[in-house]
Amino acid sequence: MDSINIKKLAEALNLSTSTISRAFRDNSDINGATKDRILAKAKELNYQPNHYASNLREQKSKTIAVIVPELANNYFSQAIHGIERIARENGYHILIYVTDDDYQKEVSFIQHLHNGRADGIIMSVSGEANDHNYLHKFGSKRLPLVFFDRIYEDIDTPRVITNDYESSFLATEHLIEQGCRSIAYLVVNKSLSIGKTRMQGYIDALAKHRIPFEENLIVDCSNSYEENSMIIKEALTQLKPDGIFTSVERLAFATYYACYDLNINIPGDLKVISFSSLEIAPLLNPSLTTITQPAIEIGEEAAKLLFTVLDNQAGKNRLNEVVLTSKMIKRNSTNK
Amino acid sequence: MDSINIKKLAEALNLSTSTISRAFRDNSDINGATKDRILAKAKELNYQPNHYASNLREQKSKTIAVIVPELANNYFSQAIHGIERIARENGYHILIYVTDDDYQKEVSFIQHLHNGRADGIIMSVSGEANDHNYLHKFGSKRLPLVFFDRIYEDIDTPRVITNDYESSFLATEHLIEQGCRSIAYLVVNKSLSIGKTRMQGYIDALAKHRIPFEENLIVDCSNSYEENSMIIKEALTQLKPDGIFTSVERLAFATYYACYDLNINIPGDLKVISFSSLEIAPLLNPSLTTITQPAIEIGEEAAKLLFTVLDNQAGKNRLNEVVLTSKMIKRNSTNK
DNA sequence: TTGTATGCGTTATCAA
DNA sequence: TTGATAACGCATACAA
Repeated sequence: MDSINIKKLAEALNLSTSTISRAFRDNSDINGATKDRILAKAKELNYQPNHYASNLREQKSKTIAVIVPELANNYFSQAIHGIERIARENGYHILIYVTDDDYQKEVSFIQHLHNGRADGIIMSVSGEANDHNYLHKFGSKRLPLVFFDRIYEDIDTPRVITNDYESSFLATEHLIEQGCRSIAYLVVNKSLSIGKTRMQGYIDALAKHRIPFEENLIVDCSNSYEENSMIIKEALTQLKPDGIFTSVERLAFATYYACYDLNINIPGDLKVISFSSLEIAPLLNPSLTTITQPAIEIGEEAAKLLFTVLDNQAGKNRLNEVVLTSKMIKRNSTNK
Repeated sequence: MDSINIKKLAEALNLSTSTISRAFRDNSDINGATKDRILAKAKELNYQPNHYASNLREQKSKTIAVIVPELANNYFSQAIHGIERIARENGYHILIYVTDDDYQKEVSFIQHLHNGRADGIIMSVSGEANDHNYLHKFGSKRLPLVFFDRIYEDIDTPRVITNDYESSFLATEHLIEQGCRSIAYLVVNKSLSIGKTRMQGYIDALAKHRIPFEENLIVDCSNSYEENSMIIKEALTQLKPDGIFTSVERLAFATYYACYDLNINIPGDLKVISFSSLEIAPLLNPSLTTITQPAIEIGEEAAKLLFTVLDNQAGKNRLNEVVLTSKMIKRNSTNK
């Protein structure tokens, strides 16, 4: 236990605790010399104001919680990196929670966070989009919340998203231009808003080019690697698509593995494009054409958005939605 | 701010705050019926004990801090995932700090953490291994600390490492067996313990096979992508090695990019092996031979180690070092 | 500019 | 089994 506290420091300096306290707050009136003396002694004795006592007193924690579905994913790692940077610049710390796409964990995390541990939450929601009324039940006491990327549409809270519809449209169109006529769309959870938006871009691009939409080309995948491998292999052999558009990175990987196994040549037999923030997409075999979201920037914007809410509890005129632009980078996996 | 507190709950139930408190602690004597009544009402009113008040009172935070050099790295993402899992199982939360391999940030994080914010620290040290006596100055008040992977050898604290010496030896030997005679070793920071250990395995493997060690085949890289690209290209053109062993994942990527640019064929002209936890190493062009560390397990073990220290402040008989085994997975980048 | 006194929300001690 | 009370370390209103 850190046994040095404000009282001991006060005794050591023959000052009152209030004066010591003032030396550590920026706003208070205090003699410059005394302040220097205090800070010097504090450094010598290795004193720092106890975080929990301050928080209890001030009713805020200078901490924000970040909830993500997974960590071993370039997109979320980068986003967290962006959040961390902005948070640190603002003197905030970040708590990390991983739901593993488990809805129950998400609910549990959010509930526990309402005990003062965090001042705000930045979240990308779990893949299992069931009933999320649990967010409503906090009412006005709900912690400031910012969604990024994967959101619940019916929850009114600031959000950072990307132009998914346009991106999907362009991605699908790109496949069509490269000669694909039977394009499968791989998705993890159709009902999740992000899945729906992305799917709509796909559907509309097909329509524009007068390619009939076929329900069974929408391939619903899971969170299990083994299951996906099976599902994709079956789709490849049964449906024999000539193009695949995957809504998340790991489905592209699974597709690659499946093609290796089935001896399907990419891009000769099958062209592949995917949403992905993988920095080494150019190193894949073949290099992967991607829709790349500005992951770090998304994290940064989400953090900034949260801070504007925190700074302005009145909640007036707040910006409610930031839309960033993804970039399509054409590589060999969609070569003619 | 959450306006429901223990006092209000007590009033609502016509009980004292102590009784309420007891309902939330496992050990205390309390009538089963009252406890149920309290918990029910608490749920109804959405009451949770305030975390900061509890912490202040109990002098612990149920929080551990994790300090890593980078996040956008499969190894650290996976390790954090492991830590998070164990922490959560133990009712702990984790704070994340990223040093970006900046020594100053590392020092600053550690210092600030000694204000009660965390009960313990799990850290993989920054690449800039300068003076780290700063860890000594806390003396007996130093927070429980566990190193993983990248450690300071002169700091006496529990650690989780992998059998780096053996792995490097085997990796080098593998290159030799595949016909390499001029093997470059790419390292980020020679002086860092992990760099030295890994380098020694390389050196000894060369010696065993009577291949003269050449100082200039040790290529010291930096943390900047651009710099590394230059350094590696120069090494490839000047030294013309027929094998490259990289001590960290991103140097392997940089090598791939350099070879693409310079039209060097892997594995024809140059064989490449790397420490890496990249799950999609099989998808690279060519698939990358790796020494794969059990990243998630390392994180889990580090967390467990920290908890044994936390549970046993006496510090007796504590296990001080856990050594896990990496696995070499041969792929096409080292094919004959 | 500095000091005194109080309370933030909780839990442990002690008494009932 | 329950209640009253003090204390955790700090920051603020108010007094000096």
